[in-house]
Amino acid sequence: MKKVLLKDIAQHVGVSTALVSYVLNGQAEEKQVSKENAEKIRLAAIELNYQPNQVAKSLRTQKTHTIGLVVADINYRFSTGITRAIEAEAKRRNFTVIYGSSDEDAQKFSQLTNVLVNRQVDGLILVPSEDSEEQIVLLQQSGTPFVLVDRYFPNIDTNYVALDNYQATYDAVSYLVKTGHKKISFINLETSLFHLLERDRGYRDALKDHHLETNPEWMRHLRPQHIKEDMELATRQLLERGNPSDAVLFATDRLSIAGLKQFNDYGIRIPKDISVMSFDEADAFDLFYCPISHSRQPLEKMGEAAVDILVDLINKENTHKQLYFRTDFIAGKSCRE
Amino acid sequence: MKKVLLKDIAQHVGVSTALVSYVLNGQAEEKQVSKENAEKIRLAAIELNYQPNQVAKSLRTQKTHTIGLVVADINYRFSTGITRAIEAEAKRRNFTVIYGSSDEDAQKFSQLTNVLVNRQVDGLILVPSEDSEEQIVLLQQSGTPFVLVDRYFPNIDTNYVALDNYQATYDAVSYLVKTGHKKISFINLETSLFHLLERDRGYRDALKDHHLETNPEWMRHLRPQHIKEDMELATRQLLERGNPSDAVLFATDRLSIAGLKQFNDYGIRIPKDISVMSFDEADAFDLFYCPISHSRQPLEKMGEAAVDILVDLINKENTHKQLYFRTDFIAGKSCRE
DNA sequence: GTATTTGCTTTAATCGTTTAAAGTATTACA
DNA sequence: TGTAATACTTTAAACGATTAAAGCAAATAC
Repeated sequence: MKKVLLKDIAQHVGVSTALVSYVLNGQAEEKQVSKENAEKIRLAAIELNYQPNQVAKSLRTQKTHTIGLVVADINYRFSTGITRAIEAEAKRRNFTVIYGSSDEDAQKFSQLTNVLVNRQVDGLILVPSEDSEEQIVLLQQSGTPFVLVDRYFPNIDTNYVALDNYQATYDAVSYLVKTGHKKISFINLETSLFHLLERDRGYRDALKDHHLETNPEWMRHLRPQHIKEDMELATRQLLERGNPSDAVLFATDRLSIAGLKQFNDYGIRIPKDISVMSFDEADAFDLFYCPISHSRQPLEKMGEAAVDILVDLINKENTHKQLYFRTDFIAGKSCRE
Repeated sequence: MKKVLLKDIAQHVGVSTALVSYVLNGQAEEKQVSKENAEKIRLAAIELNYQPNQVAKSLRTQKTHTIGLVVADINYRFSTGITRAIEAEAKRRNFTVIYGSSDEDAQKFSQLTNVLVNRQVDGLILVPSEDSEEQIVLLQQSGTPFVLVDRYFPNIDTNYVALDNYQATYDAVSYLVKTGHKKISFINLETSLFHLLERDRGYRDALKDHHLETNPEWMRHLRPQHIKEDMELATRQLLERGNPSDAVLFATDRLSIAGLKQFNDYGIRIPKDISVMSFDEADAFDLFYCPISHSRQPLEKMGEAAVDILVDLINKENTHKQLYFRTDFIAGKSCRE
C-alpha cells in the first residue's frame, strides 16, 4: 500500500498542498481557509488515512519532538523507574523518548549523547556516568538543551534535578539513632560520583552531631566491579570483631541486595543480629523474609520535573533550575526498635 | 555554535557538496574522486567536526536506520532482558531502537505502533498485547516489516521468534515427575494469549502421558489484575485440603514472586512443604532463602534472532521465519529430590 | 468608474542531504 | 588533427512537509 502524502489529499480535494497543511495543522481560522474546503480536507485526510511524514516535518520545522535520555545502567531499578516517569510525562507533552544506557562508561556515554544529538533530538535528559564531566561541558558549549538527573557536577553550572543526598543520609542515620542504635556502619561504593560522596558526608556529619562512636571498619567503600567479594569482607568485619556494629546503612539498592545475600549466607538474621536500612528499594526485597526500611526517591516527581525543565529550555524559555528533592522514608521491619 | 553543514565543508575545501557527500559516504573510489580532494574533504570534516543531519539524510534515503520496539510491560524482567538484547544487536548493525510499553493494553499497543511507524522506523519488533490481533493484520497489510517476539497468533502467518512453550512446560513437569513428585499443580494466568495457553497444554499432556493424578484445584488461572488475592486462595487450596499438592509450577515469574510471597506469609517452607518450579527468573529470587529451579528463556538469542530477521526484511530479502527456542533448565534447590 | 479592501488560494522557496545526469578538462589513439 | 575515452567535477532535482509572499476575484469605498 503506497503512503498517502499531503499532495495526495490536495489532489483528491482539488486544492494546493498549502491549504491542506494549514487545515491539518489547525491554522484553518488563522489562514482564513473557507469552511467548505476545510471540511473537505479534513474528511479526505481521514478517508485516505493520512499519516504525516514526521521526518519531512522535522527537517522543515527543525523540531523532532523527541527527547534523548541516557541512563547510567538500565539494570538499575532507578533507571527503569525514572525512564517510566520521564516517558509518561513526555507523552503527556507529546514528546517521544529515545534512550540508551551508558553502562557507567564515560566513553559510551559520550558516544550515546552524540548519536542522540545527531538524530536531532530537541533536548537531552542525562544521568551522567562517572568521569563524564568533560562531555557535559562540551554539550553545554554546543547549546543543546539538557537536564541532568540524579547526578550533577558541583563545578559546572547546569540545570539539574537531584536528590538532597546529604540530608537523606543524615536523616537515615538520625532515624537509626532515634531507634536506639549506637554503632552505625555505612557501606558505600568507591566512587568519585558527587551524589555518592554527599551520602558519605551525610553519614559523617550525622555521626558527629549525634556524638556517636566512629570506626574505620564501619565505613566501607566497595569496588563497583567487585561488590560480592568486597561485601563478604566488609560484612564479616562489621560483625566478627569484639565491637560489632548494631546497624548498617547501605548507600544503594545494589549494595543492599549484595549485603542481604551475604547476611543470608552467614546466617545473620535481620533485625535480630543487626538492623538494616537501605537507600532506595529493590524488587528483590519483596522476597526477603522481612521488609527493609529504606529511603525512597520520588522518581515520578523527579522525572516529571526533568521533562518540565527540558521542555521549557526547548521552548527557549530561559529556565535555570537546580531542584532538590527529599526522600520519603518507608518503614519496614528491618530495624530493631 | 552554529551547526556545520555539508555545504560548509564544500565551501571550506572549494568543491561541490556532491563530492563531499561521496567522500564521506565511502564512495570516493566508486565515484572516482581525486585522492587529493578526498583527503582535503576528510580533513575538513574532522576539523570542522561535521555531524551529518540524520533527519535530512533519512528524508532523502527513506531509511531511518531505526527499529521500533513495543514491549508488553517494561516492568517485566522479560522486557528489560529482551530490550537489552535487541539494543545490543541493533547497535552492532548500526540501528537505533525506539521503544515503548503497551502495558498490556491493546489500544495503547495500536497507538504506539502507529507513532513509531509515523516516525518512519524502518521496521518493528513487537511483543503484542492481548487482543492486538487486528492491529497485527493491519500492519501486515501496510507492508511495514515487523517481527513478533515471545507471543504470536497461530491464525496469522507472520514472522516470529518464540519459545516452544508447550515443550518447555512439558519438560518442567517431566522433571518434577522424575524427581519423585506425584501431585503436581500449575498456576497460570487467566488469559487468551496463545503462548500461555500452550503452557496449559504442555502441563495437561505431561500429566496424561505420565499417568498422574489430576485435580481441578491443582490447575488455576488467576486474574491478571488480582494476582495477590487470587494467589492467596489458590495456594491455600493447594495445601489445606486432605490431598495436598507436592509440587507447584508457576507459569510466569510474576506468578512465582506472588506465590513465594504467599508461601512466606503462610509459613510454608520450600522445598520441605512443597517443591516449586518457575518459568523464567526474577531478580527477586536473589533474596529468597533458596534458589528457585526454573526454565530460562534464552533472551539474548531471541533478541538477536529478532533483529536478524527484521534487518533481512528491511533489506527486502524475502525472509520468512518462525523460530522456536528451547528453554534452559536452571537447577536450584526448590525441589525435593 | 476606479481604487481599495476583503477573503481566499496558489506559488515557490526552504530545511540538509543524496545522486542521476550533464559538464569539462585531459589523455589516448587513429 | 579529430574523435573517443578517461578522469574528474558540478548541476540540479528529489525526499515531503511548512509558510512567506504573491495572486486573484468579489465586495466595498470614494
